[in-house]
Amino acid sequence: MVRMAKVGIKDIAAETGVSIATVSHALRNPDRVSDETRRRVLAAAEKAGYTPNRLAASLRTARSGNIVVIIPDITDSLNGKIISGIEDVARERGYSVLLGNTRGSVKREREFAAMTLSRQADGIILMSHRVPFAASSRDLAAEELPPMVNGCEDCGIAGVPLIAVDDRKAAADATEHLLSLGHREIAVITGDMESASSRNRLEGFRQAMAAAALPLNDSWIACGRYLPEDGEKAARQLMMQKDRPTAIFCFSDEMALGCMHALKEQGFGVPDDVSVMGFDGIPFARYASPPLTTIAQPTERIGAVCATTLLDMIEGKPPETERNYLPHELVVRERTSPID
Amino acid sequence: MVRMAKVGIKDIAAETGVSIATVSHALRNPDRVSDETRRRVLAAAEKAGYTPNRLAASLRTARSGNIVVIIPDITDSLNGKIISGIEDVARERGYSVLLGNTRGSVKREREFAAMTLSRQADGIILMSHRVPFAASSRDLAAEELPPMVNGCEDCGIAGVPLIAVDDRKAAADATEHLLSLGHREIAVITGDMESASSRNRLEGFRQAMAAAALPLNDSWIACGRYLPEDGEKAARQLMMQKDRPTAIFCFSDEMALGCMHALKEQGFGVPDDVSVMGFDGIPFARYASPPLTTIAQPTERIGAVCATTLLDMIEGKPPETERNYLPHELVVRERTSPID
DNA sequence: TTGAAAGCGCTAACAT
DNA sequence: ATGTTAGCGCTTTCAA
Repeated sequence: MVRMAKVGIKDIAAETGVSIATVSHALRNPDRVSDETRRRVLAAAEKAGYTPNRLAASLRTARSGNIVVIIPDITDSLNGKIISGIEDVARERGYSVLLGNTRGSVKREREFAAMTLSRQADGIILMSHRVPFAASSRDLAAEELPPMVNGCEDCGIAGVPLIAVDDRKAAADATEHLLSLGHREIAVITGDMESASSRNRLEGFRQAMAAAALPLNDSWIACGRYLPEDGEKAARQLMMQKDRPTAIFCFSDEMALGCMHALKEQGFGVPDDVSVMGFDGIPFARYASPPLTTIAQPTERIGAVCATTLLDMIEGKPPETERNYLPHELVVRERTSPID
Repeated sequence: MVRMAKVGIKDIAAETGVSIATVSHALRNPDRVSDETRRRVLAAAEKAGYTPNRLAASLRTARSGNIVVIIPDITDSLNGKIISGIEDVARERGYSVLLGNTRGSVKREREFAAMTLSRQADGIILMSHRVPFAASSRDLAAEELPPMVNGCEDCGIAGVPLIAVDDRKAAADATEHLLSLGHREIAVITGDMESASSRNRLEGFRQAMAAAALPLNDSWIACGRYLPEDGEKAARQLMMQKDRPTAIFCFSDEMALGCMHALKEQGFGVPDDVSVMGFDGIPFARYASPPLTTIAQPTERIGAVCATTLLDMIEGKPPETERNYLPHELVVRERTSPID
């Protein structure tokens, strides 16, 4: 029954002949009223199409029942999946998700984070490497912060748990895979070097190269922001040089797709002339040609764990770890391009 | 300053030596207090790190300042962009966006729609072809409904404006493009035939074929749900038949990518043996090989118009039209595969 | 098992 | 220009 005319708890109380307190109890503490009363209250509520006003309840209990997800770009395939995972867990536990799409703006990050101050949200899932508060860092004792977890990116505040893959290890695995195919001249296209995730991946790459006793060529390190266009641009820049790499490791699948596109456009065979490797494991990676070999992140799981951890914190249960590394997976899709 | 200790309007009033009413006015009706008072109030608020409790304000004004977006799959590239467009407008106008990811579940559609009943949201952007209320359709006089707009999909209630492309026309344009390349044997992979959008596209296809005096082959109409996997499956099914089409028109880019993938896997040249055409204009379409020709929807714009229309309705301004068709665009990406 | 009553923090008449 | 006051609709002691 769709009824916009507002029927409140008072109406149900009047209808049933009990007090509003009893109605309230019948609805959320069923054991505190007699079976008979509960039955009648529920029947009356049903009949009248009564839906409790959640704003009133929230004001009273000081719990909004909302969490806000602060994320740079909901359009990104990876982020979409993560939010999806968050949403599932949140809904299941009776919370709603407020969307904080920042498009990378610090101002918006802060505006969305401020929703906890205005009591619109009980906690924050932060997928950014920046602290979304204007406070100087020493004001940020963990106890002053609202419940908050970091997803994928680390803003570096003690007490804010991080849920992510082990970027360093994952990038090392990717690099080792390329090495195992015989590649020695490997370029990388990084993400935003402000973020720890990107720095860790680069670190993993460096370690793997060093372990193979291979020199690093600084001109083979290009920088992007995870977008396909960045991959295109970086690819052109890399292949324009005198010395060309035989493989390019992109720190996101989106960049890898852009990279492959640019390479092919310039006449390079992929993977015959250059091998391309991605990172993330977005669904489209499978549909590229050739299908993209990549490091798959457990995206929905990351979202789900973020939500679970945050809701636990909100409900008073502190996280078990501050670093929760979820397993990544090397997905080899082309059986090709060992160098011979 | 991040301060979880709750400082309320009373504290600011006490600090400033005025009444709470004056504080309230200083904050939102600046003209109703003297410059001097306003200055002092703002200074005190700033200093104390005061953020008004929005739940309290919402309860009092009966306005949550939230809208809920009911959408089957936030992971879909098209939907992501649309939400992004919604979010931009909403934020700019001071509203927040609640995410209603339904994964196609009717139950969840209804749960999210019920947020207007519990006053968590002031209105609904519905991207589904189903009415998200349990009421029988004749109970659904528009005045009983919460402010609601339809995005892309039409749930068929009078008074609920639709913001979308003209699916019939768009599909006709796509078909005519294939016809202009010389194709006569054209298959389609549709979306969910429960939805008007998919039915309209099929209708547009039929009309264009009829206008070219070409017969329709029912076995060349495959059904999907807009996902890549559906495109793969349908492609196999289509090409397994004795008579094969020379072109396949997919009602979503995601299906088109899956379709191309399956075709290539089975040894068909794309576009040499079969041309594939998409619908939506998702970014990845550009990076497919060959780049996918498609009908681009103005996705962010659709989202923005949805939000604008809904917020206008919430604020008492009725929509100008019940059918707001935004222009689509034929994006030709391969200069190829005219049949000769 | 039920009810009376006191707010949650704010807004908006209405008075001054 | 500012203050007084009455709620918004609910939850939750505390008493009966």
